[in-house]
Amino acid sequence: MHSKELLKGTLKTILLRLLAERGRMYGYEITQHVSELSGGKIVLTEGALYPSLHKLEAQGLLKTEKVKVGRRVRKYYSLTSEGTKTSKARLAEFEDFVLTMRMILGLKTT
Amino acid sequence: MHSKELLKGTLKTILLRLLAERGRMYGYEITQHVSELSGGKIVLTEGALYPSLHKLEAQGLLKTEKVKVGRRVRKYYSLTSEGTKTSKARLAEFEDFVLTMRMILGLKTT
DNA sequence: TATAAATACCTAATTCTCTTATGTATCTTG
DNA sequence: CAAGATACATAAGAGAATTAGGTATTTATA
Repeated sequence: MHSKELLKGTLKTILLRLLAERGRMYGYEITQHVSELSGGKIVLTEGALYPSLHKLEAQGLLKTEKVKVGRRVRKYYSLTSEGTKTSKARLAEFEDFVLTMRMILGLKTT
Repeated sequence: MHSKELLKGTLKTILLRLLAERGRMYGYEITQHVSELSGGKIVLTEGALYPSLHKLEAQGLLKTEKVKVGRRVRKYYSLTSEGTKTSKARLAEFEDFVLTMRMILGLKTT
């Protein structure tokens, strides 16, 4: 088991960045993709994921598109132009955060 | 302003690591030191710091020592042997967390 | 072919961590 | 001597995640 504590606050950064890279994704797809990329280390829970997606949409950072697949409806999310900006900003913040943490923890910056 | 969101969950890692490096420290000293090391980017609030220190102590990871300075009493914190173990584990977790995040965010691992 | 597992969405109650707001008291400096 | 720094502490509230629950369709399997 790895620190789930450290993951707190990273969700929006992850969502914005994934959508920046992959164009459009739907909720379930995101959970699967993150699980694969992290080798099962990060498993997004739906109780965190969906409210977070909804919030980003409400903030105008994401837009949605419903696609019928058989009788089921998938909800695809993609970045708005504002979302693209925020995605970049969040990524930069993450980099800065890591550098600052390494400084405090006394680790090499390399 | 930088993402305070990302800092969530990092406090205990910071505390354990600082004490591992510096032997013993008291609360106020920790806030000052973190502020300096981070160039003011991370400012620990007392409302987070003290409860966290108390909790780590209650968990047996820290031990305390009261030192009179003039008429005031400083409370120095240092690691127990259990705390030393946990400190190392937390540091490793942080490194792992960063690697995993870089993977998900599609960043170079270098 | 029934049923379990996977796909796909969602929300509510609770928990955890931190922020904000106070409170107390001593020491130093202008 | 007052303001700011030093030094501790807790309580109320906010914010983000976990846990737990719900609905429904599709696919795999026993």
